[in-house]
Amino acid sequence: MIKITLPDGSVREVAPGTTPAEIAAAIGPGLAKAAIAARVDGELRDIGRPLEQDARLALVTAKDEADALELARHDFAHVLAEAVQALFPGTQITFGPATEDGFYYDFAPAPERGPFTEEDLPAIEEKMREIIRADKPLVREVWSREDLIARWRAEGESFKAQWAAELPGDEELTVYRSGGDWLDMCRGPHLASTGKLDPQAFKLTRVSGAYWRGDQNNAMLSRIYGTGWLNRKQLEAHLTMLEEAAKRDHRKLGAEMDLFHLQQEAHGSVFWHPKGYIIWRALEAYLRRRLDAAGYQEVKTPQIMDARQWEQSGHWGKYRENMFVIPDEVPNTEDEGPVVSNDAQWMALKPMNCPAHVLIFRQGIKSYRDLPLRLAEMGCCHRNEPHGALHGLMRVRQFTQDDAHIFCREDQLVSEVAQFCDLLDVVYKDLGFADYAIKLALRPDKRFGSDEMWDWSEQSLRDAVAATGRATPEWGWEELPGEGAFYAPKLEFHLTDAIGRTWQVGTIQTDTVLPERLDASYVGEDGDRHRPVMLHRAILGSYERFIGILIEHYAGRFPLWLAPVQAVVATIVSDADGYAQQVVEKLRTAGIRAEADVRNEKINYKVREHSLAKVPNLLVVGRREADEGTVALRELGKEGQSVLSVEDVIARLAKEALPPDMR
RNA sequence: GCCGCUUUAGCUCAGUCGGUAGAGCAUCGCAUUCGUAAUGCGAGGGUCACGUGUUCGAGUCACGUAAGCGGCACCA
Repeated sequence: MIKITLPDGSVREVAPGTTPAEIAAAIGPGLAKAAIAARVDGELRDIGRPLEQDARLALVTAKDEADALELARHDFAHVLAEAVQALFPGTQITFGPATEDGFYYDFAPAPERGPFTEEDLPAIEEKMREIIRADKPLVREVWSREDLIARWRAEGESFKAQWAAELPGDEELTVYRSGGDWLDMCRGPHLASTGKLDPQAFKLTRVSGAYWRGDQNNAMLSRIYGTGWLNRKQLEAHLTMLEEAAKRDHRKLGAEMDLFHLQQEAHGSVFWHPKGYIIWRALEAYLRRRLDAAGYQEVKTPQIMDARQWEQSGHWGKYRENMFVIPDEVPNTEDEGPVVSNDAQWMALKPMNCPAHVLIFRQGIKSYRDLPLRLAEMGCCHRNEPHGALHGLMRVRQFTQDDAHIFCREDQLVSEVAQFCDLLDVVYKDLGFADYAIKLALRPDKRFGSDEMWDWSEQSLRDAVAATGRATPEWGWEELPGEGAFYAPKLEFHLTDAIGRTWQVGTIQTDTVLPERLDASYVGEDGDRHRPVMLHRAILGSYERFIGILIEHYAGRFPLWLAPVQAVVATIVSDADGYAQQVVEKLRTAGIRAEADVRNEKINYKVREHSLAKVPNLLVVGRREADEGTVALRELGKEGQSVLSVEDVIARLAKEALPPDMR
């Protein structure tokens, strides 16, 4: 007999080979029905997998939502694979995991058929429902490697065969059999049968290409994505959330609110319209005040530098494929012949500001007393990004970083990083992001520098965050092995937006490589020359992307200090036009971005239009207000209005419109 | 860069079997002066992304190019 300890501490003695399902049945019929899987000594397992030795056992039900979702999504992926093979013979299966909101499966379609398209999805969904309703048992089997490889080869499953051959030797190879003869190699666990899934709780959402094992040198597979849940209600809630997310898409709002546009003649670069650039300017002015107060000195460096400079910094070798290069010669002005000769010298648009900041540091002799030196730049950078990577404001080819480089002594590093964390905390909270996570990206396999340097850098960053009290799980503190830059570890700051998505924006990273390459040094207390440590850091990342995130976070309803138009004065009758103009003038004098709407339209029309345009304050004036020197204030998102004197409205809006650091 | 889809008026979209393009909103004009989410009437507006081909004839079919969208890869 073996001893099974349940979560309440009670112990049951059962015969070896008893399954968790049988134990659930022994406890009660309710639990037997609700139990979908088991945790055995903490490990999630099939409910039908026999217990062979003493163990702690917890039965998993739908109430254990994270586990239940993970299982259901993984099962949906298998059902998807089975459905696709049933409908499209000759399709090879490869790999299909659960994702954050569902699942996907990568297929190698029969060559004559080609990749799947969205038109295939309804039929596949229908087949999946059929498989679910058939309630096929999912049975775990352990196979020998030889048998498994032979089976995959026999079925023409070359990807599976290759994978089975390459799995580590000590790993137990398991397959799951669905009903009769369909099987997939999988570590599991799975639900007991396909019928445990809700046929109304999934939806296939899209198709795409994906490389086998994520490597672009490998075959392109055809991936089908789905979203999967425990029940129909959850699915519908998720689909509604997706619609909400689509409504706040910055590309859509950017056009609707006339903030910016993109066009193919400058693809990857942004045309900022007056209203969009107001947001930029407000953000930039705010950040500049914060940086000034935090001891940064702002600089401006060249847009174009000679290729030799980029060679020396290492960018020419490591980063050239992402740089825009420019011939350093007078272009041929004749109609015939090439514009540039074959022996042109090259220059390049800067993809980063760091080398230029080192060049400023190197001017004159620096003493240890000059450190830390914090050089900031609203640096406009160009990167020749792959076309497929471009995405609205989020990924562009010309962007402006809120960049800075801190040159300091080794003994100043922890304090500088900690101060940066504090500054960044203030800025994020001011901008409406109370929730963010801090992560430490550790050394990658391919890297520069000694292990001692990496030990020291990683520990310094760790210590600095610990000094601020933020290296805790509540702060989302996490260490990410292998994610660091090739020259240094980095701290990453991930914002959570209003609908729960995360965005990596801020970063700070140590760098001892570039000061070395560009021979930056200072004279120490001892009279010798020393290398400064360089910290690369950004709070917003890029203005373009950060404004994109702000648009989506606020769904276009910006806090007043960032709103492009802060107030519209709308008339009811043309008799009030002159008064409206006066009110607008007073608002503008008080520094409020106000416009008059004296069009010959009904007030209903104006209210609707300015509400849709997300104007935060609508000041309605008719004959009565003009006579009394008042306005009827209607705030966006609120019902009704309040009648106030012009002076009161101005005082109120002027106070509300102050940037957070000036309140 | 790779896979799939898309591209028609400023915007959102319709356009049948290949026969020379249409709606709503927006714009402009006229009327209307109205109290909190669309006043009425009228007018103008198109190289159907671009190129090549098939055809008597192409928005429609084929091929190519570009951009956009969804992913993959990339983001040192």
